[in-house]
Amino acid sequence: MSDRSQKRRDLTVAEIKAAARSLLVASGPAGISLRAVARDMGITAPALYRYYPALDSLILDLATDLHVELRLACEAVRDELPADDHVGRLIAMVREFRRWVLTHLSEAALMFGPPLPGVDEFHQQCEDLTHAGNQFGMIFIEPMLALHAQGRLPVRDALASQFDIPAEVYTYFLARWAQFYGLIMAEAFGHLSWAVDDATELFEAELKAVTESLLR
Amino acid sequence: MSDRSQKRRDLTVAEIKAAARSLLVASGPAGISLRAVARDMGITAPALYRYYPALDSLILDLATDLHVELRLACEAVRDELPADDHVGRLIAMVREFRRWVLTHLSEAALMFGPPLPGVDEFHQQCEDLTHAGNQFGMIFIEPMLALHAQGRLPVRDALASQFDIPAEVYTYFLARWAQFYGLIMAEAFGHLSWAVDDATELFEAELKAVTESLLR
DNA sequence: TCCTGACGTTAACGGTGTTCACTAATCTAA
DNA sequence: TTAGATTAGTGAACACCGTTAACGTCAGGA
Repeated sequence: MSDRSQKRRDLTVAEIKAAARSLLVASGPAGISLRAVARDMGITAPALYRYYPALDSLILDLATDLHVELRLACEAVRDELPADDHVGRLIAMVREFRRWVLTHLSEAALMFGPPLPGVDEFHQQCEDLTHAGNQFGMIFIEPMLALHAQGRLPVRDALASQFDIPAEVYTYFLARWAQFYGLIMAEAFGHLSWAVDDATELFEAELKAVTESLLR
Repeated sequence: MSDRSQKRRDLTVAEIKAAARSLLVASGPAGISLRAVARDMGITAPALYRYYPALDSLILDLATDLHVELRLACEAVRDELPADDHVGRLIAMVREFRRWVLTHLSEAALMFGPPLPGVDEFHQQCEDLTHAGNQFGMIFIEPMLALHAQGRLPVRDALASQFDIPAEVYTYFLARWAQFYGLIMAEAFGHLSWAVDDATELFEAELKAVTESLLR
């Protein structure tokens, strides 16, 4: 395959993903259909099989892109703060995480909702996505590592770490991750609306409590 | 309509929901289809419109039933403990919440995942479900009210309460709700598997930390 | 007894993912 | 330059899906 046709191919793939993205935004994860993508591109549906073996693959690819996009958004706000303000950078990234999710509800549903067809199938397919998810998680672990080095991380019982990360940091990260993942997704999926109109206060209170629990 | 035919009608509705439930378990939320339900019942799909105006209504009804089932499961383990052991009852219910979700992944995806078609549509439809969700939340609020009466609830800044509940209890409940909703759903949806093989340790550590933070 | 209403049917419309056979164009190599 | 191989795309078809409409059929109540 020549470079020229490879470029052209990459361009088509990008166009497919763009069309799928706009369908996702307009109609939610279930609104993504090969026929609609093809229609928007002025093409027939079977042609898309030259680029993706199935609809699932396209959705998976899209999810990977979205993870990268979210990570870049968080890194952007992080980099506006001094490199040694680890707490401030963490807070900014968590706030941006929430802001991005709340302004990209459809995308968040795809990324953080339950796996679509069968639970097992998704796990087998998403090794690439795991990598993108890994990178996203890592931007939160980094400041925690720095805080740990300064002895400022309040650690409880440490779990066995699966990565090349001190067990205390790993444990602390998992607890915070689950806490804010849950808070943000509950709000985004509407599972908090029965209890509270605007979850901002709750979110900020949690953030404040975590911040204050950091030793200085 | 006579009582006899009403009974017959209720029986058919129950059969429809049972078929839908088994499809949900077998193939996930997306596996629920009117045609498959009808096929399993030895009937044609349009006949189902005598009982539900659309597929969404059936799914909504199913979700309501599931909320009730989950609440009853939690209440069952709660009632095995002394009525004055509020902390113990809370722990037992949270553990049962997690156990039920992990053993009913498809049901949990339907109940706690992102709303299926459009976010707004779901909110308008789910007033009954809100009620069932309300009842579910209430079983956790009750022990907290009891603990609060004993002055054992560690309260921070209190949010404005939307219910006939002391603001401190309301605030504490929301924080714990989001924390464990998030932890359990992250695990159930596989969004923790990149970081940890078995989240039991993490879950129990969080539970222990919360328990120990309760004043006595 | 009639007849009304509930229950179920078949047929159809438009939508979906996916496969297959085929054409047209483009790129590669002798 | 020309012949062959690869690629992109098409159209028809299959098997699903939700939903609507028109049509039977049968039990219950006046």
